[in-house]
Amino acid sequence: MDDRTARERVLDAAARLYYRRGIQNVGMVDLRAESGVSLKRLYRLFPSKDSVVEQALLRQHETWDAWLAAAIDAADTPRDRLLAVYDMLARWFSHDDFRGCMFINSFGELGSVMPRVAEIVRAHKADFQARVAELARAAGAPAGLAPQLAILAEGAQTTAAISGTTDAARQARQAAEVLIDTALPRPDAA
Amino acid sequence: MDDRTARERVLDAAARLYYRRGIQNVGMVDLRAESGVSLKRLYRLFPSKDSVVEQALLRQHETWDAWLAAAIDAADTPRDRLLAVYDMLARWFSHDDFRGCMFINSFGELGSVMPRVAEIVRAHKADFQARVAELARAAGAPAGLAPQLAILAEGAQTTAAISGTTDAARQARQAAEVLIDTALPRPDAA
DNA sequence: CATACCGGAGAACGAACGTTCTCCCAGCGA
DNA sequence: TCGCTGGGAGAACGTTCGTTCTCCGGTATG
Repeated sequence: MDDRTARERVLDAAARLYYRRGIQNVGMVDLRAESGVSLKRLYRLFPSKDSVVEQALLRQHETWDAWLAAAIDAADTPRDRLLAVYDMLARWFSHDDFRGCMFINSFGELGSVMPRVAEIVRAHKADFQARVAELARAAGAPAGLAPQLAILAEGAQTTAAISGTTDAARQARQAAEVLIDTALPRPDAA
Repeated sequence: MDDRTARERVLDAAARLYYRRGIQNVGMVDLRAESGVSLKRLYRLFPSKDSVVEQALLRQHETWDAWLAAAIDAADTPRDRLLAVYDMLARWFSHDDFRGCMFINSFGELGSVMPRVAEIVRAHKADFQARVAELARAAGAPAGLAPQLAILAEGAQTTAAISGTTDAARQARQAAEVLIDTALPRPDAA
């Protein structure tokens, strides 16, 4: 019924369910139902639930990073590439099933009890910060700007998740414009 | 051994343990051990674990709000009162047991499965935003500034939690200064 | 057509946990 | 001293869940 490999089906189902309900509220039986992969096969593919959690987070990182890269690539100027981050957030927040950042959620739920989860989340956020820093560098901004822009993006994600509105993306973008244009005055500003 | 009421001891223990390990990783037996209140008494004080979770979050909200109010009150000018938020974050982040915002963590863990938790977290964040909005209004800032400053504070909390460093407080404060001084130019600026 | 094997469904097992129950002791009044 | 009451410790109970095991049907091969 599905030409993805069983492994892919399991990891997609895991990412979807873990994101929707929280990791500890999804059992292996739920995973079986959502993926269509039998328990026996599931345990031949992964040694334990912890392993599924780990691989699902790693796969989600790839997916998210690809979204981000695509959004950035679609913009032309260095300034627009920085702002493209917030436009991507705006589109993401408007999805019906948006429930915040899976990595932030997983960190809060399991970061203190599953060191591997904490490690993966840290790496994910470090990657994001590195990407923003690269964009800022390409725009010629001083080093202090990138962490500020990353903080705005993080704050927008949690604010949007909790409030249930998409406003935070627009607000973060407007703040980012001010920070960018202060750090890096545009020659053509009116 | 302790003149707090049993109820207070339970809620303090609950807030401490839930924050440290995540709500679902703390059992009623752990709560008993940490609070010194017997299981029987515990169940006479609270009808269920869900009730303990709810009351502990509400109590934590009071505590956090009092911290914030104290930090704000210690500053003199409207501008410094806005920035006092980030100074409080800096002090908080440097605590050994800092592990992010309990409300954000709880929302990620249980927000989709315990509506009461989602509701309390939303109310907590709405209170924070209202506080910031009040400070911004007192400073004479346009309405758009307050949400931006709140987003910076949220982002600083998750960034500090995940990275394990305190840098985010300083970075958020610097960004806030730029936003404030752009929205509200100081007459006495050099 | 017979047989060996692969994989699925889901029962079984053990641990963890929320909640309740039993047993026991300390204190107190007659 | 004797019984009564209240409360603590922690055993007991039922459920959930991670993980493994059993049974069974389908398929390929001779």
